[in-house]
Amino acid sequence: MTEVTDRISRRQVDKFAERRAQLATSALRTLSELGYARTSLREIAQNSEFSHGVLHYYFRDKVELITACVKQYKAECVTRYDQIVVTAKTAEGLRKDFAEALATTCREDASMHRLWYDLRNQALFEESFRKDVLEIDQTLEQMIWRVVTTYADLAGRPLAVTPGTAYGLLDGLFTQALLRHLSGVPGATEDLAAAAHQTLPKLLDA
Amino acid sequence: MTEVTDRISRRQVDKFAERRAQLATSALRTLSELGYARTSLREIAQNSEFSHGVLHYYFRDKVELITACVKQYKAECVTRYDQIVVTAKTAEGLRKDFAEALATTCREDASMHRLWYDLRNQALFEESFRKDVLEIDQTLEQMIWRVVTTYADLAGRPLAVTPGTAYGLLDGLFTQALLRHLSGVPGATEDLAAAAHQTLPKLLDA
DNA sequence: GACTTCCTTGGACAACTGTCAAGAAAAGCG
DNA sequence: CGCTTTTCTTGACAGTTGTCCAAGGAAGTC
Repeated sequence: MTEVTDRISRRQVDKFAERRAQLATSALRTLSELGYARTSLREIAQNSEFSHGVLHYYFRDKVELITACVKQYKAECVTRYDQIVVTAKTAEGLRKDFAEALATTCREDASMHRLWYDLRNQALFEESFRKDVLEIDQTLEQMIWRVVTTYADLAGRPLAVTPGTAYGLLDGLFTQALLRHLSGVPGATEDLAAAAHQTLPKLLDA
Repeated sequence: MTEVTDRISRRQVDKFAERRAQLATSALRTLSELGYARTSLREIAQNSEFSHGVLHYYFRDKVELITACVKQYKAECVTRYDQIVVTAKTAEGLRKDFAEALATTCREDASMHRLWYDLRNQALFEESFRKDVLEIDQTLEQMIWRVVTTYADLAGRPLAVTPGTAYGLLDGLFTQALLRHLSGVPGATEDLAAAAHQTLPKLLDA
């Protein structure tokens, strides 16, 4: 009996979680297009295949929906550059691949990334976002740290910076490139690749 | 006749501009506290000594008000580190003063800076903000560039990065520190000072 | 088949938004 | 003083927002 009900309730939970994810994906699309400030629940629902009422069946309130979106986005980000790390054979190869991957991300995932920065900024004002944002930020920092440590290993030189510093520096380059790219400044992503390529060895000791 | 009317109209213009500035200052206080997404014109008016209707007497619409706020903020920022540049005698002194000034700014002007980042992010979504934001961003880049070039001069070593890269790197450190500081992470501003202190010489050629 | 539980809809709600206009109040001017 | 212009307040407007709920459909169970 318990087995059956367990199986049932688990199936229900799965379906529930599945629809939550589906709605979150839909919301992410709308959010990345309009930004946090201008996105309403009705707008999210309208861009999905459901009515606006259903959002409150799957999410307690707006904050819980947005938080779910952020968490879902996290999963997408976390492994973005791991392939590069794994396949890297030389320091120079890693440096080149990483710099170009950054530029490609900036070019092709600009909308999702401006949303990430938007939500990270909301955390500066609204305490309710802070926990999740800090968690994602730390995951990104670790992702960068994997790249940087691998680069140092391949180069056979010790690292000269902390994980936080390495992440802050590279994230700053990305932020700037994103603003310029979305503003239509020509060569913004190429400049990002060049700057990242130039910065990576500076994170190492002489 | 023309002289008199000119004087009068100029006085009127001055009074007009003065009140605009006064309202913008009030709005900046509210904006820096609530963030762009949650700030309404009524809230701004309530935190000023005027009624909400007066805002539309001095500003055509919300965008014009916010833009005026941003421009006013710019004037405050632009000369922030110039004193340090002017009084610097040695590279080491400049490096130490600048790193500590960054940390102090992060500690004491956190609210204004989160607003700046908030508005800069809005520019990623709303085209109407882009022009002014890019202008301010460039001004900040130049401010950083004055610091960095002075540092290189005093150190007697050539610079290895572009103005954009230098600004991006340092701005990234600041952004990260701001998030941590506002999230209550202990030592966030001290870490910023250390990271900036460590980063400055890396911008120079060996 | 009846019955229960789950899911979804669409409408209602109060609160809030930016905007505007009519008129009061204040200031400037003859 | 009166008169005009500038400045400000107040209330109204149409639209939007997050939230909630009654109703009915869908799906699953016996």
